[in-house]
Amino acid sequence: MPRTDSVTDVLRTDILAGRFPPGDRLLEIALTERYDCGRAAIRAALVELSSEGLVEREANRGAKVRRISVEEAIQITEARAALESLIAGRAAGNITEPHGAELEDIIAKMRAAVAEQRSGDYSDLNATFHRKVREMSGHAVAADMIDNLRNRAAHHQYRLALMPGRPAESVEQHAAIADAIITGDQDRAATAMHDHLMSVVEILRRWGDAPA
Amino acid sequence: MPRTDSVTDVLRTDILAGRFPPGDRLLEIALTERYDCGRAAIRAALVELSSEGLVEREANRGAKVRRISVEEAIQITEARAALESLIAGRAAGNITEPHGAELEDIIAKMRAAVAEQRSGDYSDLNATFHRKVREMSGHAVAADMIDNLRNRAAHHQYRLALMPGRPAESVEQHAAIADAIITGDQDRAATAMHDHLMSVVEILRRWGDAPA
DNA sequence: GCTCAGGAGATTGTCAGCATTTTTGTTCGC
DNA sequence: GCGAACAAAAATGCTGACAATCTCCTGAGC
Repeated sequence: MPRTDSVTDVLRTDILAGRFPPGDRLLEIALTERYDCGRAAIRAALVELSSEGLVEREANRGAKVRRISVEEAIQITEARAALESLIAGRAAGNITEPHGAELEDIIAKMRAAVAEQRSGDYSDLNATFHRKVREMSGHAVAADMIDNLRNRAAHHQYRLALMPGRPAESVEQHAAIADAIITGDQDRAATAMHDHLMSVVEILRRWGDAPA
Repeated sequence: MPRTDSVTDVLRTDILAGRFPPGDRLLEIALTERYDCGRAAIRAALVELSSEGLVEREANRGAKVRRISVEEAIQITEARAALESLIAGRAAGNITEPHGAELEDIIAKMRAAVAEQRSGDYSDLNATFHRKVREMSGHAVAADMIDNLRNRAAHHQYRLALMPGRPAESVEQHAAIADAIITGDQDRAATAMHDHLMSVVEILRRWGDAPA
């Protein structure tokens, strides 16, 4: 049984969950004990995660969890804005009745989560919404890249959901995107998605000036 | 001396140069002889190139050079259009006199290459132009992703340059992009870049209907 | 007190070999 | 003649050991 793939997945999950803080050294031997596998599997995982941008590798000096600066998080979100507005337009072009109903359902759950201040649930719904749009777009290439970009900036995104007032603002932006997609209005869907992510950039930029 | 990185680079270059045709099996032992290194280095290279999308790996079944369908090439170019228009706008925002002169120089050389039907040189200048724009943008995240996208669709791009009349059309699109960037007009630069790449998509789409 | 050479320890890079899996080729039965 | 089971070959997955490299600490010299 080739364990190497599953090790990559588990390590990725652990990094994204913050179980390895940014800057932490990832010693191969320590990881072999943690995941009960050989160094070969760990090495393959580190190479893979390195090209995903989650891990930083230096020759003969080992691997560290990559630290994403606010400046880089801004660039990541800008790139996402470009790609997600593309697929939002496609999703609007491919809209069907059942898919539209799913989007509306997610929006309703988001509103409920915001009203009850369940910020963890809101984050999950946020991810679900964007994933659904990606699926609907049928644009596999852009969807993969967006998935990676989301992972890379995951830490900063998490802080966003804790900002007072932000979820309420965000949910209405999502509602606007959903409405445009359901209507089949490609241009408006693309613009709404772009505006949504650029508002995230705006907040990150304020953090950059006065970091929390 | 860690050879593994250089092996990755050489293998990538060989694949991009078409020395391994799409679909070719990449046997680890054969590659160790070709590049005079151990299997560990080859494996690391294959893992890396796999996550770059150049190589396809299946558990226990080895690696193959990934075959990029016309449909996928279209998606790749669409994603590039989204990202390159972003950085073209940034480049326009960062324009300086010496950088502008460099762009004009590249355009002049492109016109010469087209006039003398040196399609190989034209392809190189094309790559140089886009690389220059990426540098000027200062947007490292988008630049990296574009670099990867270009590699993945390299084979199709190459066919484009051999199309009669295409270089002449393409060089004027590049001139329009350069003019907008030099003028510092961010919106026009983004639009011109987007139009340029969408004209590539249009050609690919025609190929998809009636493959060569 | 400071700088720099040297060495010990820790960590990654590489290799050779074995285990496991897939594929191919062959033989047997119908 | 055809299909299924079985065996041999090929290729990848993985492990352990060794080599190369880097880091950090010590101590001598100035």
